[in-house]
Amino acid sequence: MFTIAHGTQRVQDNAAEFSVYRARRSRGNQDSMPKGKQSQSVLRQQSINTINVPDDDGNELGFDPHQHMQHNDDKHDLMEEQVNQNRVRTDLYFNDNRNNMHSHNLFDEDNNQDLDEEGEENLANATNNLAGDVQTQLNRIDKQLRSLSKSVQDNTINPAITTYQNLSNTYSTVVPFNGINLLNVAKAADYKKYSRTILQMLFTVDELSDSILIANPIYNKPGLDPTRMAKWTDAVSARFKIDPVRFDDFFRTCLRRTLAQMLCDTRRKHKRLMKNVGAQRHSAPTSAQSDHGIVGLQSVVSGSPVMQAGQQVHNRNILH
DNA sequence: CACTTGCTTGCCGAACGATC
DNA sequence: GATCGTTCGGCAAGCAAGTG
Repeated sequence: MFTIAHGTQRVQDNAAEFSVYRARRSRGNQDSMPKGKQSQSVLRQQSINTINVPDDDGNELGFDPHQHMQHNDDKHDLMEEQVNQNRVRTDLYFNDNRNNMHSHNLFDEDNNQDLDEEGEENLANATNNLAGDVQTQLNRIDKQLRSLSKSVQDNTINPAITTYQNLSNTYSTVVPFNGINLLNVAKAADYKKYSRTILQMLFTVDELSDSILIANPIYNKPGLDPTRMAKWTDAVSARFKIDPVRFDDFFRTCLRRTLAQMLCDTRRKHKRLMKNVGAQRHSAPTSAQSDHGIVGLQSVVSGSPVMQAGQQVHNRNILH
C-alpha cells in the first residue's frame, strides 16, 4: 500500500519536477512547451551519446533509439553498437582512401596511356564496394530511424512514466472493487486516462464534486476517501508498474494536475446541472415532473455507461 | 451508404487568488 | 517564490441527425 503525499507536506525540492510536469501536459496529447521540453531532453541525451563517437564525417546518426532505457543491458548494447559503428566507419574510411588513391593513380596513368582492362575492373570493383558500404550504412540509419520512431511514439503515449517504473517489482494482478478487477475495466494505455477512469469508478459524482484530491486543512472541502484512494493507488501502480518508492513523485508530477482538473470539471458540470434542474423546477413545479427531472439527473450524475441513446440526448440538453 | 453539419463532452493551457 | 485549487476558454474527438 502506498501513501500519497499529504497536502500539508509541501515538498520544496519538487519545484523542478512540477514545472516539468506543467510543461509536459499537453493534448494530443502532448503539451506544447512540455513537449518541446521533452523533445529537447531526449535530443540532448542523444547528442551526448553522440559525443563519444569520434565522428569526423558528420553524416552518421549517432543516437541509439533505446538509449533512454535504464537497463544495463541496453547500456552495454549501446556501447557495443558504438564500437561497431566506429569499426565500420574506420573500414569505410580506409577503403575510401584506398579507392581514392587507386583512382588517382589511374588518372595519372591516363595522362599517358589508356586504361587497361585490369584498371577498369578495379575501378568497377571499388565502385561496387563503395556502393555496398553506402547501402549498408543507409540500411543501418533506416533501422535506427524506425526504432527511434517507435520510441518516440511510445514516449508520446506515456512520456514521463519510465522514470517511475520498476519492472522487477511484483505487483498485484487483481485489484477488486465491487466484484470487478480494476486492472481489467479500463483498457486505456494512457496512464492519465486510466487514472481518471478508475477514480470515476471509485467515487460518485457527488463525492468528486464535494472533495478535493488530497485532504488539506487549509481548504474547507475534505479529501477523497483514503481507503478508496489507496485502492486507486494500487490499481494505477500495478497497471503501470510504478515503483512504490516513487509513487508519490509520480503522483505529484504526472497525475495531480490532471486529476485536480477533473475534480474541478466535475464540480463545474455538477453545479451547472443543479442550476438547470432548479430552473426546470421553477418552470414546471409539479411534483411528478420534478421527480422525473431528478431521476434523469441522477442517471447523468451516476455516469452510467449503459444509457439509452434518447436518454443521452435528453440529458445533454439538460446539461447545456 | 458516405459525407457533412451541429452539438456535446472531456481534456488541457493559461491565468488568477490563497496560502505558506 | 512555490504550491495548490479554481475558473475560463480553446480544441479535438465523438455522436446523432440531416442530406445527396
